[in-house]
Amino acid sequence: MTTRVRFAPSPTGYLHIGSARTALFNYLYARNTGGKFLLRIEDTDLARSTEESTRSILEGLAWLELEHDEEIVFQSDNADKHRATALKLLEEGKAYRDFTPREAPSDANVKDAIKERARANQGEKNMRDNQYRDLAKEESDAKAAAGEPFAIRLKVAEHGRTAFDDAVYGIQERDYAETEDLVLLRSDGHPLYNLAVVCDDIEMEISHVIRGQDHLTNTHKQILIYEALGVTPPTFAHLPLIMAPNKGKLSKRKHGEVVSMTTYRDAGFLAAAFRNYLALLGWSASEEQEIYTLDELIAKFSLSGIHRSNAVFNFSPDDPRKWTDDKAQWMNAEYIRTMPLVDLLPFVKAELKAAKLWREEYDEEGVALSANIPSTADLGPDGRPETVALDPREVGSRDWLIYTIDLIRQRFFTLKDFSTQGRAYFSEDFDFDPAAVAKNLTKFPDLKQWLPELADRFEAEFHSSPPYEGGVGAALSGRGGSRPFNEENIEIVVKAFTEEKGTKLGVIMNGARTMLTGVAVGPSMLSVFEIIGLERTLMRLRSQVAWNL
RNA sequence: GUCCGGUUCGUCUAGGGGUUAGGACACCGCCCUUUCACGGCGGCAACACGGGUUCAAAUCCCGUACCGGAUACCA
Repeated sequence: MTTRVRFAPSPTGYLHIGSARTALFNYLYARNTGGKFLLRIEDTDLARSTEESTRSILEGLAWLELEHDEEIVFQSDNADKHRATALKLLEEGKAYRDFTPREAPSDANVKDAIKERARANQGEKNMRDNQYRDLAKEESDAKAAAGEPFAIRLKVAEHGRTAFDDAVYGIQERDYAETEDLVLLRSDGHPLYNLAVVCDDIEMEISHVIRGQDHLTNTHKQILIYEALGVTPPTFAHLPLIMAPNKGKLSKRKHGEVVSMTTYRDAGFLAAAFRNYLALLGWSASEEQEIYTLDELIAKFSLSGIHRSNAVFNFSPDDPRKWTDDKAQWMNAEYIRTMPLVDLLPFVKAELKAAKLWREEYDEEGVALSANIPSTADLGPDGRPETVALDPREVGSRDWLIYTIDLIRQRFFTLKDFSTQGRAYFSEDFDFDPAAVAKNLTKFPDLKQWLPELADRFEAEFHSSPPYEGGVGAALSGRGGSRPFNEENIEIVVKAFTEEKGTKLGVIMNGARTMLTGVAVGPSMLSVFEIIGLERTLMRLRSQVAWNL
């Protein structure tokens, strides 16, 4: 028998981080067992469901690349079947009409009202004391025929207990006395959640129900429905919940965008990284590995690896650096700097395009951007990916792009960094980080003269022909009299210049870094000079913009 | 209130009768370095509490505390 699982969100908001993890676990289990991963939109409560929300959920799933099998099922489409099922149970005497007038739904604090009511009952309430429970069939039929509104309730037996063996929480038992005669059909004829879920799960031939632990008590109710219907229930696996830092409920109202999947997409997270992070929240393969490819997750996933205790999603709203979970951020950075360049490039391309920093020259006619990357997936002797062996000197070329990305990604955390922190590599229109300017420029007023002078020196050393009189030109390497603007040569020139000025190399280098890139961090400065290229270096060193801020 | 579940470093977790209680993130220090949020090395830091079983308990049992979930004609 093949496994059939489903992810069944109710479309009352975007894809929440907890739901996303539920979807992921269902997906992993389906793929692990060679089964089907189905999607069902639980829009039974039409008043609260929105199309917008359905779209947003689908978007989130698409971003995470959790592709579902078969057609999406909309629960509202099956309302007639649900109704028929309730009527059938009524016919069979397994349910009854409850003519008690419907209570006005308390709008504001439903949750609190319910809790209050439950507390007031002091556990003394007899769940079977409904006056219509044992009403004679004729009388019930007559009242119904007379047009009296009624809800249909399941007739739960007086004595006994429901039991099931949860794949995560083990044997769960509950005395019937704890379960009320649940409503299957509202007095307006509308089917309710528990009925709808059971009917649909049966119809969809679901073999495993993997969902949040908040459904643990619903499961007992649902089992009663399965029993009344004479259908063997599926296997249940309940997941621990994902909590806010204070161990309270994680919600949009309280915590805002951090809980929405699209936030991560928009913040430049890689789906693969976020998936990896999510997989490790409440599940582990009992080993020390942290980074898993999707295939590895699929291969290693098992219900027995799911935890029973809730996990905290850690973040501090008041600290911009920790706006979301540290580990999620680390994982994303780890992916960005170590994943095969071939896989990273399409994402960088999309980011640069969106920021209007993409140049046609980066694309080669009919060749995928990644096509000519040498085996960058191979790890170097230090366990890190090898640096790409391309010629970066033609600034703005395809080779230059790939080389540059590989260099700058080492200090990036999100895809956004390519268009923000790394903006100066791709555009003349970039901002200066005030802190960098203060630390590397204004602190050394001499640089205001020195850096343009350095530009002149570069121009003389690398441009003039014959070589610059009295310069270091003769020491520069190159073939046939050419003096390429490469790391080796740049170092010679900058060192000579520094000695001349009687200052420290760091002062010149850091000043130049800020002038060239607008920021204080980045790869080796010699590489930066090289990938910025001679022309842009001259221009930026001579620019006074940073000094006038 | 009642029912159900949970509790190992700040966080995610490994371990489930004998371990110097392991790893990751975060934090701190040192190294590398012209910078750095890369990298390398190191450090700080945990078995909720009380009983019991046992030669031996973080691990098994009971209780307490705390946390969470559920308790709708919501899903």
